[in-house]
Amino acid sequence: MTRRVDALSRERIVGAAVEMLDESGESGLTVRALAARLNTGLGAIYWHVTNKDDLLVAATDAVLTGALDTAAADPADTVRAVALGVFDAVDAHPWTGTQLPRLTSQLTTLKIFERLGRQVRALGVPAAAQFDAASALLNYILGVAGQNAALARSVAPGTDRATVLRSMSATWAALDQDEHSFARTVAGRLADHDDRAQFLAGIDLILAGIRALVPAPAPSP
Amino acid sequence: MTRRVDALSRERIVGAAVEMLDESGESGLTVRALAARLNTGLGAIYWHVTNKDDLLVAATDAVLTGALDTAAADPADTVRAVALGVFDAVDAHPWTGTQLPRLTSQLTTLKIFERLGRQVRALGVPAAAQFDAASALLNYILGVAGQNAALARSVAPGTDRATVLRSMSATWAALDQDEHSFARTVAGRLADHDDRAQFLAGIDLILAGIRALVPAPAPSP
DNA sequence: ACCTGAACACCGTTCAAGT
DNA sequence: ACCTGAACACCGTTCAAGT
Repeated sequence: MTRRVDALSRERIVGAAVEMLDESGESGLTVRALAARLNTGLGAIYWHVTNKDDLLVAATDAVLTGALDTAAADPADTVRAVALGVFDAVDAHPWTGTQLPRLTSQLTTLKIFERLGRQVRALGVPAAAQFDAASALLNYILGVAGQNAALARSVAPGTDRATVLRSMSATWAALDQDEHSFARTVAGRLADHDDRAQFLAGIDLILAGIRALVPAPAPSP
Repeated sequence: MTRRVDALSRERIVGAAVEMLDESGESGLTVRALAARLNTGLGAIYWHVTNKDDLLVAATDAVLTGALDTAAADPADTVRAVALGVFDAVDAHPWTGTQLPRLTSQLTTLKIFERLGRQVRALGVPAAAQFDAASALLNYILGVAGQNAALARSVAPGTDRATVLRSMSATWAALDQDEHSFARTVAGRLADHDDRAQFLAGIDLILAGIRALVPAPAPSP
């Protein structure tokens, strides 16, 4: 029997696309380069995939869907777990930070929104406020994702974040004192702050605001 | 004297770019089309502008910087005013929602961050927590900007949002009940919800969380 | 059914040459 | 100093033709 080691398929194409995106970012993924890596022609790709956008959506979904099946006992902790799942996935695959907000990736985003919304409901937020609360969490998470993607794209793939932050911190520290008094004050903290912890701090800020929406339980007798 | 009505300049180029972006989105702006609109050659553009990215950054900054000089008496209200300024600017020029998170637009983002940070400081947040609080506000604002940009890009420029929301609402309502119970519940609200109000609700959620960070003042005697 | 690769209709950017 | 426009090195996508 012949081993079709290299049988082409949608999965193999998407997998190779993810690898190329990880290695060289969004600009590194061209259909031609993808075909070359898979040892085929251009048309072969287009047989399995509608177009480049379809490919990007599939790649984003592949990376993020796996990141979502975390859970915790507490609804608040589950929110944190889901948020961190997205954060870590975007951290490992920075190009997803740009893809996620795109409407074509809406199905992936909807999965995140659904998980967040259920926790908001479980926290006891009144029905009328659930939509706003879940949206706030989602938008914050997507915002951080976008910023991290930008940060990662600004440096050669593989550069450690400490280097980037150090240089950014130096820039901020040199800013005009009058016009940028806050940025200058914060510059010192920027160099050695923990992105992940700061991300969680933001989640906790929103969760605190959400908790304030929950009506107080009847006082115990 | 000759009226040099059409003297080329960086400002005129950036202005024309903003118009083209407004009319036909990011994909509608090509250097060739821009040259044609300004009745010049390709090279003329590149004499005044480093490259296309430079142009996009300048266009984004032009649109957003004006949106930031709002103020209010209360720090919390100023946060709301700045946030709404960004929201409305992105609403009027959806392509900025995608540009803003890019690192090349960092200077524009820094202006927003600075304004937010000052209010956080004015609110009495302890120094150690100011960075996290200002970042949370910024990331939320950028997240909403990105989502609104995606929404706007999904329809022909000029389509009113109600139409988009109605179709999205219909999609959500048709989702599988088990897998998407939250999205389905919320679908009804989606059709007629006010984006701007929801955006502000998110800001208020974060502000509520931030207020909880402020140490209580000494009790009045 | 699946794949090939030439061809099409674009891009951003450069640069010798003009005024 | 400022502008022209041909040329370069790419793109994504299509499609007749092959197996």
